[in-house]
Amino acid sequence: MDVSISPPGKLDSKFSVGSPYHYLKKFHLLSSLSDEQLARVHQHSSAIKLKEGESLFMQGDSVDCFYLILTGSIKLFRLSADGQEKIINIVSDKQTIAEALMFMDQPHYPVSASALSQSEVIGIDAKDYKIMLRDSVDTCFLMLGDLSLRLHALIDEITTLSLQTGSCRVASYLLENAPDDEDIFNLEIPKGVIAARLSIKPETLSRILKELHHRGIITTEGNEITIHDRKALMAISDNKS
Amino acid sequence: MDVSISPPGKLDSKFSVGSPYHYLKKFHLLSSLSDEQLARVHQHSSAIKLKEGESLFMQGDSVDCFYLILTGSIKLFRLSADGQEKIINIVSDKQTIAEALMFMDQPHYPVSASALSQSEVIGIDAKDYKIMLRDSVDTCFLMLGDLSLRLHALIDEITTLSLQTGSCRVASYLLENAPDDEDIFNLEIPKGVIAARLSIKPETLSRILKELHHRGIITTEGNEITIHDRKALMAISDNKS
DNA sequence: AAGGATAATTGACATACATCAAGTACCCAG
DNA sequence: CTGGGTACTTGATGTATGTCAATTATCCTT
Repeated sequence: MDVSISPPGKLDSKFSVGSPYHYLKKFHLLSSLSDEQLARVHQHSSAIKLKEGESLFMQGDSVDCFYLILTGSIKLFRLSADGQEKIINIVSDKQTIAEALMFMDQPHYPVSASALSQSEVIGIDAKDYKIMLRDSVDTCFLMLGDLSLRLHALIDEITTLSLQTGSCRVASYLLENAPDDEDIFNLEIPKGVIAARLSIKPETLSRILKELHHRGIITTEGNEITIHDRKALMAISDNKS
Repeated sequence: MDVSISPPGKLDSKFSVGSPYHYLKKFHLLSSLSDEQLARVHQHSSAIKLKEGESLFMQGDSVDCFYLILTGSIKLFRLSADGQEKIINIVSDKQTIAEALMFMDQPHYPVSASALSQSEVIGIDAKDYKIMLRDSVDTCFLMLGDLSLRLHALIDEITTLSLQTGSCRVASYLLENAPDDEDIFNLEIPKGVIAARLSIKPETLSRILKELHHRGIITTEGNEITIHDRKALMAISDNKS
């Protein structure tokens, strides 16, 4: 773990637009806090810059911060005993990490986190934030809503993992990551990482993409994907074939 | 959906011991509520009796209640398009279902729920409870802690599903369900249900158990399991073999 | 621009698990 | 006790995906 931590305030010039701590208001999870509360959050925060590949925290570390992501993207992952990696989620801009953990008894991060690309992150002291939350039921409710959504997403993922094939997941991934109005787009993430996210091996991802290519559904050229038949992709992602 | 719903209070005689609504206090999630609040919860609740196999709610139904389980056990599951079932969780005594959903915008149950055995359940009006929660930050915190734990459990499950084999999961299941001090015990749940819980087919479960038998690690006789070699089971569950 | 590491692809093969089909054990209603 | 349904087991076979190894493409550094 080799991250640069700036004193709070260092990133201000870049992110505060208008009222002080305005940049914090960009985060849904903080949107119900008063200006005083935001100031307090600001005081207990530190700016962190991560280079690509750098680690933010490791699974098992005890929790003293939660994180707001300003720029870049962070992968949350687990490693198995024999070194295999499963990416639980990839989070980026304006999202938060680990904000729920502070409500556990002896919180330890359940996953590891490291930067997929150069990233700017704000770490917020969990203990202080928790105390502050006692005065903002609204924010508690926001967090509960948030967690509920995540729970949903995880349940979806479990269903997908147990009930669907790799091809389904690849098709879904392509559909989710393609712009709505454009059939040609770039995969912003290395294929190996996508594979880990989809719980398949890079070799398998390669073959599935090739197969889709053969069937005339997509074209691949490096990171560039062209979707020729959205309907077919949707059918595959729905397990029809 | 064919459940019997009693007016609130019908189950009281059985469960209230000492102070009124004491039975509600058994639930961790309600433990921080005042007596007045408990009374209010009680007023907005209804007792539900389910026979084995009866449905409590279906995936997609809109949420107006969350549930406390008094007795019995409930399976939470998803069905795929082609009718396959994946059991997300099996919940029983003193646990709660769906309490987080009320914080979502347009809540719909993300799973279906039905009784594995005869069960008594209390349904609590979500809307009213949510209003009440505004006056109990402590309870909000309890819920956040709870949700966090669940998030953890789901992440564990995802890791297990993507990184481990069926045998690992069976071994883990046996270890988790065996009493600490006794090597011989009964599976309380039909093997087919266990299989769905572990995301394998009944045939595969059968074969894995047979294999463990062959290797002298366990003995099976109907629902009765005898563990001969805990160490070996642990090794398998840790993916060592 | 060159070279070396890293990532992606491809092929041959292995394997875990599902599927299909048949048989057996079990449990409950009459 | 008996019959019939359900759950469980077992075998034969198929398939998706992993593994290993070799090749090619891509990116980054100097």
